[in-house]
Amino acid sequence: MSENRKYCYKYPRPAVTTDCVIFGFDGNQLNLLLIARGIEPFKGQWAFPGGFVRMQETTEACARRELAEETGLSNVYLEQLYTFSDIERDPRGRTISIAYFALVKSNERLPIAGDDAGKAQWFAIDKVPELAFDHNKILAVALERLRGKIRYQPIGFELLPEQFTLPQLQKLYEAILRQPLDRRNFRKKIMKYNILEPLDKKEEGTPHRAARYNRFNREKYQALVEKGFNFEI
Amino acid sequence: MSENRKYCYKYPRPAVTTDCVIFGFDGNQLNLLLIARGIEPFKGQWAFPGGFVRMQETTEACARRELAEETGLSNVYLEQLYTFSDIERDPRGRTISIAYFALVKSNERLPIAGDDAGKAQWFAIDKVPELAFDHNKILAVALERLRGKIRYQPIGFELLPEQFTLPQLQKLYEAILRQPLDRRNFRKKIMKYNILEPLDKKEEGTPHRAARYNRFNREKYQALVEKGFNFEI
DNA sequence: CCAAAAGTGTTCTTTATACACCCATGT
DNA sequence: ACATGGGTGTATAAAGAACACTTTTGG
Repeated sequence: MSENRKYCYKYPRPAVTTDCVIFGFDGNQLNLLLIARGIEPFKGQWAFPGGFVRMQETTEACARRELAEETGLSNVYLEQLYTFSDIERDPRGRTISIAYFALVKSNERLPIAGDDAGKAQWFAIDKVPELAFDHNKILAVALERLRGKIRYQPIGFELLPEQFTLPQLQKLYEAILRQPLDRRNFRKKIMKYNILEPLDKKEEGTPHRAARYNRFNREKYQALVEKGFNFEI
Repeated sequence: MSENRKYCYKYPRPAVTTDCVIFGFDGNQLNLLLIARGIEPFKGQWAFPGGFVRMQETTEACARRELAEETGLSNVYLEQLYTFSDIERDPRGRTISIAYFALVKSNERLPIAGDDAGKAQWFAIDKVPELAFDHNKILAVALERLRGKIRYQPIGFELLPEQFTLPQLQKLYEAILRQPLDRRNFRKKIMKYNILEPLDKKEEGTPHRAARYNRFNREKYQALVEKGFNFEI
C-alpha cells in the first residue's frame, strides 16, 4: 500500500463522479458542449465535463463546480438526470456517476478563457462523435428527458436569451421535438398561459417584418402552477 | 489506522447506498413498507430498506438485493427515483444514496419469514411516522413521482393482483391521486386503449352485482407505445 | 323485495387542428 | 415594388366533463 493511498475504509467503495450533459441552442439546432479529454483513459476523445465528488459538496455542487472549471459556465439551469452505475463503465475502476443536464442560454457565451480554452466545443446534436465512457448512453437518456420535459415544463426558455421572439421559441421547439409546428397554433398555446411579457423592442435589420421580443415571466408562471394549471405544448 | 480499514484510496470517497421506497395497495389505501432499524444510528426508528453498494453490483442490483434480504420481496417493479447527497444526511459520515421506488402487487404477500420477520411493516400513506435519515424527504419525492407517473404510464397495474376488477383499479387511482373519479369516464378512458383483457371470472360472495376480472396485457400496451399512442388517465 | 355496487350512453363544453391572408421591413 | 418572414382569426373535429338509470347479487 503506497503512502499516497491514505484514505482507508473497512469496506471497498466505488468512486463517485458527476457528469454534465450541456445543451445549447444556436437559433437553428440543438447543440451539445463537449470536452476533449486531456488524459487517459479515452485521451483525445470527447466527453462530458465532470469529475470526482468532494467530501464537502453535494453532487449538484460538484456538477456546477466542474461545469465552471471546465467550461466557464455558471448560473445555468441544472437538473439531476440519472445515476449510472454499470460495473465496467470506467476502466479505472468501479465508478458511479450522477449525471446532470444543463441548459445554457444561447451559444454566444462560448466557452472560455484560460488554460482550458479550446478544449470545449459545441457540436450539433446530430453530429455528436463517439464519446468516452458510457457517455453516448447518458446522452440518449438526456435527450429523451429533454424531449419529454420540454412539453410540460417551461424549460425551453433556459436555452434562449433573456429576450427572444416567438419565431425563435418556435424554432427551438421544432429543433428539440424534431417536427414542424403550426405558427398560429403555437402562438395561441404559448400565449394563453400569459407567461410571456411582450416588450416594445423589435428585431432590427431584418429584410422583412421585424419580430417582437418577449421575456419569460417566472412569477406569472409560478402563479399559474399554484392555481393548478399546467404548462403544456 | 486500524487493521480492519484495509481499502485505501488516494482521495476520500463517500459511502454509497441505495434505499427503496416500497408502495403497496390494500384495496383502499396506498401503503408504504418500512423497516424498524435494529442498529444505530436511528435505532428503533422506521426507515426504508437499503444498504451499501457492493463493488460487483449495479445500484439497481443492490436495491433488489436489499429488498429481498430485508423484506423477502423479489421480482417487483423497481425504478430509479433520485440520488440524495446532502452532506449531513447520514451521521456516520458522508453517504450518497441512490433511491429507488418499488411497486408491489397487493399487500397479501406480506413480509417475510426468517430473522427479520416483524421488523418490516406496512403503514398507511397518511400515517407514516417520522423516519430515519432524510427518508421523509425521499418519500416526498417518491410520492410526487408516483402521482405524476401513474397518469401517463400504466404502472398502476403493478400494485394490483394479476387479476383485478375495474372498480379496484379506479379505487387505486383515486387513492393515489386523492380525488374521486367518474366511474363511466374512467372506464371509457381505460378501455379505449384496449390494454385490458376481460376474463370470464367474476367476483364471488359480494352482496351486490359481481364485478368482472380483467388482466393487463403488456403486449397490447407495447404495441400501443410503438404506434405512438400514449397511455393517459 | 331491498340494499348496494356494477355496468352502460348521450349531451354539452372545451380543446386541438387545419388552414390563408395581410403586414412590416430592407433592398 | 418585391421578397421575406411576422402576425392574426375562424371553422371543424376531437376529446373531456357532466350526468341517471338499469342490472346483478346476497341477504
